[in-house]
Amino acid sequence: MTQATPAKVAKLNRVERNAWTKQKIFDAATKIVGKYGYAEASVARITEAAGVAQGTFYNHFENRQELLDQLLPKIGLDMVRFIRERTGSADAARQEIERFSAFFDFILEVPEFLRILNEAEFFAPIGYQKHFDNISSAYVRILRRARTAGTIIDFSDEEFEAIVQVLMGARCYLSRRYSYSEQGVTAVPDHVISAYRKLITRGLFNDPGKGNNHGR
Amino acid sequence: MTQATPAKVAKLNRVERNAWTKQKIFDAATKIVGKYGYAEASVARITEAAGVAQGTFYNHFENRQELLDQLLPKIGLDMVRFIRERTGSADAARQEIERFSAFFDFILEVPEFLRILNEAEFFAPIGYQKHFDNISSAYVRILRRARTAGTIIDFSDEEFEAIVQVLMGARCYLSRRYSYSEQGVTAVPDHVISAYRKLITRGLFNDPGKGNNHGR
Amino acid sequence: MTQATPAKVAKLNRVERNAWTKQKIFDAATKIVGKYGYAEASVARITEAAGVAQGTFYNHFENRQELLDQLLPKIGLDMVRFIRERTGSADAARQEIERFSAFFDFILEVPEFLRILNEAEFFAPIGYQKHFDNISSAYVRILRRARTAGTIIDFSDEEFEAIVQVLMGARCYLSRRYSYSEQGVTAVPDHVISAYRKLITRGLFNDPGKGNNHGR
Amino acid sequence: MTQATPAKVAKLNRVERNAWTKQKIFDAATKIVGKYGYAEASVARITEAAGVAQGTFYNHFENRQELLDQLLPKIGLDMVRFIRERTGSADAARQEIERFSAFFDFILEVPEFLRILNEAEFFAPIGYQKHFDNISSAYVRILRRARTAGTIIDFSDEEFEAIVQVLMGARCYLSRRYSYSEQGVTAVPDHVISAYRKLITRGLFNDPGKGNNHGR
DNA sequence: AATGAATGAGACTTCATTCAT
DNA sequence: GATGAATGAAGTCTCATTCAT
Repeated sequence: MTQATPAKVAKLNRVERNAWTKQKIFDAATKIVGKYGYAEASVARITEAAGVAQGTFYNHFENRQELLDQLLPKIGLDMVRFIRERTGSADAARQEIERFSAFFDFILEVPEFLRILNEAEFFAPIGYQKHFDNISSAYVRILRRARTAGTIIDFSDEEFEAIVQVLMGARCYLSRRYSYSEQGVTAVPDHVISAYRKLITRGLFNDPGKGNNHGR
Repeated sequence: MTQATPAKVAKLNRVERNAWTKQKIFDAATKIVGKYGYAEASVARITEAAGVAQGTFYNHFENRQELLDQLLPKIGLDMVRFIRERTGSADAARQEIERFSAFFDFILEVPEFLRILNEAEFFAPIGYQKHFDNISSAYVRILRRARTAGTIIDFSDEEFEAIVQVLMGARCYLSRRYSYSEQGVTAVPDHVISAYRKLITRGLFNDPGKGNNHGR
Repeated sequence: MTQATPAKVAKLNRVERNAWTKQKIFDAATKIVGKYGYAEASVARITEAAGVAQGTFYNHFENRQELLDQLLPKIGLDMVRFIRERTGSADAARQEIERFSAFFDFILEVPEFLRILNEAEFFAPIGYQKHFDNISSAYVRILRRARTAGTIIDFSDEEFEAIVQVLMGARCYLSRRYSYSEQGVTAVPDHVISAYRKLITRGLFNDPGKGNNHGR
Repeated sequence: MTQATPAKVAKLNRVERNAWTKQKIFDAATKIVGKYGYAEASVARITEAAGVAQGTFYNHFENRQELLDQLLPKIGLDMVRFIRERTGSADAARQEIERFSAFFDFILEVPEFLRILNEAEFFAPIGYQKHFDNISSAYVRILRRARTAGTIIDFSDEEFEAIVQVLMGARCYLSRRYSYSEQGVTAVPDHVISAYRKLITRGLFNDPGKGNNHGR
């Protein structure tokens, strides 16, 4: 996403020019997939948006799929960085809320991300897998650390894995429901955050056979 | 999925014959999308599997998309019925666990469902929306009833809507992760169920500033 | 090569119409390959010449290669029939001359044959193999029969196989040299026939260590 | 095929360097066409094998075709030299057998030759013509000399031309049939040689109306 | 002279949809 | 209503050649 200005381009040497062309294609693809989805991201459309010939595409990528599969992992790293920067050193539960909020902030920042992420499973499965492994392994580590610190108890490693799926599924579905809108991407309402906080700090239901465990 | 026998077919009148042809197409589409996904479900392939000519397709459906968009809502109703039958009258939390388990049982029963559901968002968005609205409104009603009954407290209607997204996202991601396998569909491991139960009954984290609220 | 007249076409039923379309494509391909070679015979060009859409091509042939591979075997059968009709019941040597002459007459009759045959080895290898096997096995049978009849002696079966290659190679090279011309196909000069006759009836060289064995 | 060593290359002056680059391209093309055929010999592939940039190609050859057309004539000269060295001073018939055998020996020595020769007619027609003219004029001279010496009689000049086509066609077809194999090039069986010898020394058929003219 | 990225025409093939029978 | 051949737009990818560096 770092479009050089024409002024800069004139001075580029061959290697830089090459990298710049690849970046142009990459950026064009990001924009198109983000806006219209993978299915609409034909090579013709991407190269036209990038301002290069169709043949040029194949100087930089083996084939269409290769590019598509690079989209999510790359932008996914940006997301991880973004979220990490916004995670403080408070208690584990609050940190998770921060991560959760930061996820939706990132979507606002990079509106293409949503479609690129959501459709990837079916249109860029390799990239999806890569991204997913990145995220979930990091996530499991976080949960384990919390367990060691005593802020999570009574969850096994296997259960953590399942929990991570739940948390990621939650983000996915919530972002679909609340971040999309007719024209672009919108901030997520507060009650989404609060619902999430309540769920992960006390669960949804009263522990049966027991009094109220909330509101204290 | 109600294939009549040839013997029966011979006796059908015009209207029934017509309905039967449409059903054949429908069933073929279900099978193909369930097995190979929407992308592979070309009209040629569907009609071939249904044993009718390509042109016949357009006597029963406006176009390919119309059929695809009908797939999920129809099978979704089957799912709702299936789950309802397996939900007892125990306390609300236990009922939710039963629904959760029944969801995965349904996947085992109707292996096509998984792909039809998961890919629908991108390949059959209208059908997806319809299914989603069906499910989530029913779900919100359930949660409200639980609130009235006192088994859920301190969640607003808006928060319920968000919670429903979380619960559905959880099912989606968990099913992708645990139900798929090389050849067909497998049962979900127990630790997935237990992780889900823990999450919705007590949350993930200790309530900060408070003692341990688990393991009692 | 049996183009129906428009008048006839109007009356065709579906099956005949279908066959006719396939024939149109086939004929167009024959013409194009015969005139410009396999390399120029793109599907676009063939279908344009046939007066059908490109997609129609794939209703009748799996792919481009399949059609190309059918070209030579089909026209090859025409050739065999043509030659057989022109082979009398004289002695074996004269019959071979008749076949040889008839080959060149066939080229005059079906000018496309030459290119279709010559280029097939590289552009339609499967068709080439089929044609080649057809021809050479028939040819070997002829030679064996002549040996049984006593008009050929002292050649083994294996040597026959080699001889067949020589005779076919001779036709190929001679046709290239003498039948082509700027504009179309020409008859082969008499001295080619006579040279061939001399070669196969007495050989090229005097039997060494012996007197003259010719001219008697 | 004369690769200089790196040590030598360092010392080359501009002209020699230039020639060496051209030679590298030439050798690479020979190898590729010999192994995979003209159709696979893209400029990209040739230059990659030669270890030079694509653009470099066009500093040494007008275009792809020009190089392809030079391949056969050059290697053809090697063949002529090779055969000449292996032709003794025995009688004319035996010399022809020697040439015939030497042709197949050359194929063994330079395995690239077979494809370069066989495909040239269609992929390098100019080069093919050049090679062909080289060979056939030399061949006609040989036959004439034999006629002068009395070892060939009763063939006119025009008939010689036709005979040369036959002899070359024989080599071509026989080499295709007997020299190719799955992996590389193989020696030609003895019965091929003997069949050829019989054909050119006594013909194929008994002179009709006469007794047996063989085996004396 | 060498480089190698850029070009763009053109190749094959797929497929939703139409329509005459 | 059923048929299935015909359509043609659109997709991916290849490759000879050019040209600025």
